[in-house]
Amino acid sequence: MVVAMPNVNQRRTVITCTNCRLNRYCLPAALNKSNIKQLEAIVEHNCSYEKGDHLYRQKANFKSVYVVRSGSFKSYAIRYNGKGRVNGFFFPGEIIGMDGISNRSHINAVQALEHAFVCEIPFSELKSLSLQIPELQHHFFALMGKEITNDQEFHNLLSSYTAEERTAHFLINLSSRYERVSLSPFRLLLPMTRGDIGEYLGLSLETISRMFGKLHRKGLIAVNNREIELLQMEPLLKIAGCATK
Amino acid sequence: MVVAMPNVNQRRTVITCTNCRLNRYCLPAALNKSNIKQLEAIVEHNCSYEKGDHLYRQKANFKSVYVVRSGSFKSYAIRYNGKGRVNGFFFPGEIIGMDGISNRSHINAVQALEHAFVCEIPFSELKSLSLQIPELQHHFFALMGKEITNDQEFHNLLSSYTAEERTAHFLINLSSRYERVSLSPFRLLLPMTRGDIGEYLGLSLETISRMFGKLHRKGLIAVNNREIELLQMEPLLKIAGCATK
DNA sequence: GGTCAATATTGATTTAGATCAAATAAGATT
DNA sequence: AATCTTATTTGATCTAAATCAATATTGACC
Repeated sequence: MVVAMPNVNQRRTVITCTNCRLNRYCLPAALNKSNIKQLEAIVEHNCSYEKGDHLYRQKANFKSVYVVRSGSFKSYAIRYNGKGRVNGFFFPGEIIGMDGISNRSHINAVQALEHAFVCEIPFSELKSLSLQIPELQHHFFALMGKEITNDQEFHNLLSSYTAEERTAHFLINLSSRYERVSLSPFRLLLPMTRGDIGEYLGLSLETISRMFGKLHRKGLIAVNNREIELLQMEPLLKIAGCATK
Repeated sequence: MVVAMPNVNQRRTVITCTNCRLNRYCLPAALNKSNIKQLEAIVEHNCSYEKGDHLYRQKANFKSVYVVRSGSFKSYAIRYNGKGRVNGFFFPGEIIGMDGISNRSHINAVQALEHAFVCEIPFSELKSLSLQIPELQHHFFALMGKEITNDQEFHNLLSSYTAEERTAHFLINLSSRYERVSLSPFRLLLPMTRGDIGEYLGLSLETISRMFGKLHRKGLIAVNNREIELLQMEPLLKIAGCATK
C-alpha cells in the first residue's frame, strides 16, 4: 500500500494543539497560548481512519469540522442521476467538512485514501468560542473565504483549461500543499488513483495517464506509478497558468 | 436596454433594512428588531451603479461585502495567461464580495449588467457586530457555507455534465433564484449575453445558442432573444440533474 | 510464490463541442 | 429613419478528449 502522507505524531505523548507539529497551519495559528488551551478543550484529537473508511457520508448530519493530522482524504458527491464524483483532496493541516455548514448536512462524502488521523472540532462549540475570541472568528472566516476563492479558481480551470494545463495545475497545486507541511514539493507521492484525478479534473483516467506521459516526454516530470517527480518547475508553472515570479 | 431586474424600492422613503422588501432573504433574516437596528447603522444603503460600472476590480482591496438590492451583476476573473472569465451572476438579495475575505483583496472583478442598486456592508464592522450578535455570526457562517456548497456543486456540473445538461441546469437555477425574490420563475429575462453564459458554463456562445434551440425544439422552453420561457419544468429538471420531488 | 483484482498504459476510433464563417437581428447613436 | 455596433443564430468543418479495447503492471491475499 502506498502511504504518501507520513504520520507525523507517532510519539507516545498525548497529542494536543500546543504540541502538534501542524499548529502553525491550523486553527491555533491565529491564537495566543491561553486561547489555544481553550480551543484544545473542545477538540477531539487523533481520530484514526483506515484506507477506504468514511469520515462521513453524503447527507450525513453536520456536527463537526475536521483537520487532517496525517494521511489524506478525498471528497466526492454523486447526484441522483449518477453524475459527478471526486471534488476534493485533503492533506495534513487542511480542513474538511465545510460542505455541511449551510445545510446542517454534508453534500459530499469523505473517504480516507490511506491510513489517516484527524482532529474533530464540534462546530457549535467552535462558534461559541469564536464569539469569545475575535481572532478565532476572524481566522475561521478567512479559512472559509479561502475555500471560496479556491473553488472559484477551480471554476476557472474547469471552464477554460486544456487537459495538459489542468494536469500541470494539479501537480503544481499539490506541490505547494506538500511543501506547506514540509513534504518534498518536488517528489510527490500520490495517494489517489488516475481515476480519482480524472474525476476531479473533469477528464478521463486515460487522459490523465496520457498527460503525465506528455509532460514526461517534455522532460518536465518523471513518472513512476504513484510517484511523480517535478523536474522543471518554471515551464510547469507556465503551463499551469501560474505567474512565475 | 433590457432591464431584467426591476428596481424594487423606488419610493421616496429613506431605505433601511427594516423597510427593505428583501430583508427576509438578506442578513436581517436572522435578527430581531433591535439587532436589525444595529445592523442598519453599519450598512450603506442604496449605492447606485449603471450598466457596465464596476462594483470592484480584480485585486482591489477588500473592504466590504455587498447585497444586491435591484438589478444584476456578473463576476469575472482573468488570469495572467488570459484564461478564464465569468464565474458568477448576482441577483437581488444575493451577496457579493466573499472572494476578498481570505486575502484582503478581491480575486474577481464585479460589473453591473444593468442599472442596479446595492447595499454596502463594511466587513470589519460586520465582524465586530457578529461578536455581539451570535445569530448574525451564525447566519454569516451559513451564507459562506452556502457559497461553498454552491461552488462545489458547480465543480460537479463542469466536470461531468453535457452542454444540454449545463444549459438546463443554468435555467433551472436562475428560475429558483428569480422565484426567491418574487419574480416569475417561468418567464426569465436574462440580463447577460450568450457569451457570458458560455464563459460561465465552460461552453462557447454558439453552443449556448444551439442548446437553447435544442430545448426549444423539444418544446421545453420558448426563446425570444433575452426572454426565455420555461414551458415544461419536469423534463427540464430531469435534464438539469435535479431531483423532481 | 502464485493467483486475483485493481490500476495504469497505450493504441484505434468516435464524438461532443469548438472554431471558423456568414447571415440576421437587435440596440445604440446620429 | 439611417447607420453602426453588438448580439444572436445557423451551417460547415475541425479537433481535443472521450470511449472502446487490449495489454501490462502493481498490490493484495491465499
